[in-house]
Amino acid sequence: MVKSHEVDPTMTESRIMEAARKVFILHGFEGTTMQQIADQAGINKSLLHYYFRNKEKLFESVFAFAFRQFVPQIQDILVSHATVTEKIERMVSEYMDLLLKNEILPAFILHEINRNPDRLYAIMQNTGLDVNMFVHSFRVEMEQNKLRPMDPRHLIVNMLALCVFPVAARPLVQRVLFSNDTELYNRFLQERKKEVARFIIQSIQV
Amino acid sequence: MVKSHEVDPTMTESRIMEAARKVFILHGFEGTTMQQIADQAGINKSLLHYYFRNKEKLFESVFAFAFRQFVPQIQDILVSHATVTEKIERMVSEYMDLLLKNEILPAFILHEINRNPDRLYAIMQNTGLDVNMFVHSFRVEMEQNKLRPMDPRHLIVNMLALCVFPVAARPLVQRVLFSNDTELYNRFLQERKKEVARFIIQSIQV
DNA sequence: GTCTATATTGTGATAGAC
DNA sequence: GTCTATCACAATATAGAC
Repeated sequence: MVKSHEVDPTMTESRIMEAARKVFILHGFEGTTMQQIADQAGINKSLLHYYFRNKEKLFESVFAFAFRQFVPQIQDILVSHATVTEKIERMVSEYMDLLLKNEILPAFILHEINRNPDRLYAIMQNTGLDVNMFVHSFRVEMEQNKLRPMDPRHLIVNMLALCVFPVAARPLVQRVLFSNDTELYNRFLQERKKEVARFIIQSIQV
Repeated sequence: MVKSHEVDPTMTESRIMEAARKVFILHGFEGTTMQQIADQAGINKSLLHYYFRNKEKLFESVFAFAFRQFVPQIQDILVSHATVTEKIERMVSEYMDLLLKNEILPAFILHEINRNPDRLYAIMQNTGLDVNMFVHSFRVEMEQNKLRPMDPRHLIVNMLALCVFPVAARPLVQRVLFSNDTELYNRFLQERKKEVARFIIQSIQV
């Protein structure tokens, strides 16, 4: 039933998505042209409009996909029955690995959520991200006098900040503090995992 | 000697700069059109090319100006003869004030240095930013056994991360942790000054 | 120094053949 | 489902009048 000149449509659609993902993440929404994406996917411009109605829709698909990449792995750790200290160690280490494997994503996401914050509304609903889980288990341990009393939201923001910033600001930091030596900065980021975990854990101990 | 229809050229040039600064910082290089800048400045498109040769040159002027805004105030603190602890407290407080007065700048700078890291080369040479000053005074105190032995570069990155990230990622953090309540998040950021200083200082004590 | 008019190219998007 | 051809418009940039 399938003629020889036909190709699995799912194949083409995913190729477009992958191509769009690469180009959008690298250059942002405004910095990307439909032509660039078509070239990257090895197909014609018109096909982009056939599968995704317009540039905006295509971008939304890509952005939602990229955004969700960062959620589930954290979620797994959050719902585990480990202590807060153990959770922090795992989260910092795994999250920094994830960031280093997707170096350009942080700056991309930061830029796009500032360009159009409303986009978050649609996406956040589907992620099912539940920070309350973490906040709750922190409060439990806190009340048992095992942890210093503090607003858990500072803890969360600190963790994100210490992991995300060094990657998002790499061009600047690597240049100012490491003579723009990429290999040197990579080693710094690796040893940083222990450093950040220590820093965070120390901040919640009495 | 000045005819009535003539206007101080310096006046026009600075008006263009101010207009370009607003629009570029808000929408980024690719997201900004020369028409938008001309409208914002209340002049004609052609005048932009008269004063600055092209869009790229105009952007470079704006970016260099915006970037340098964040340097001198830190510099003053770095060269002072205060102890490291005092320097940290002042830096965190004053830097977060600076960031909050220019909320959109961090995401803008992060995006643009990733889009074109080479731009930093030209700018960094003129800033005269000397991190060695801070690193040195930290090493001195460290050797006197007053401070925990650690790589000062972690300290610097931590400080920057904890201050910059909550501002650059406001749309996301405010939405997830503060039900998108701007006033609530502002208070959180204010009380955060003390928190961050405490975190940092605690991390360098033996 | 400032404007109008225009050149030139690039862009997102659609129509229609196959 | 995929392509070619093309539209309609927007973008940067320049020429030239005043």
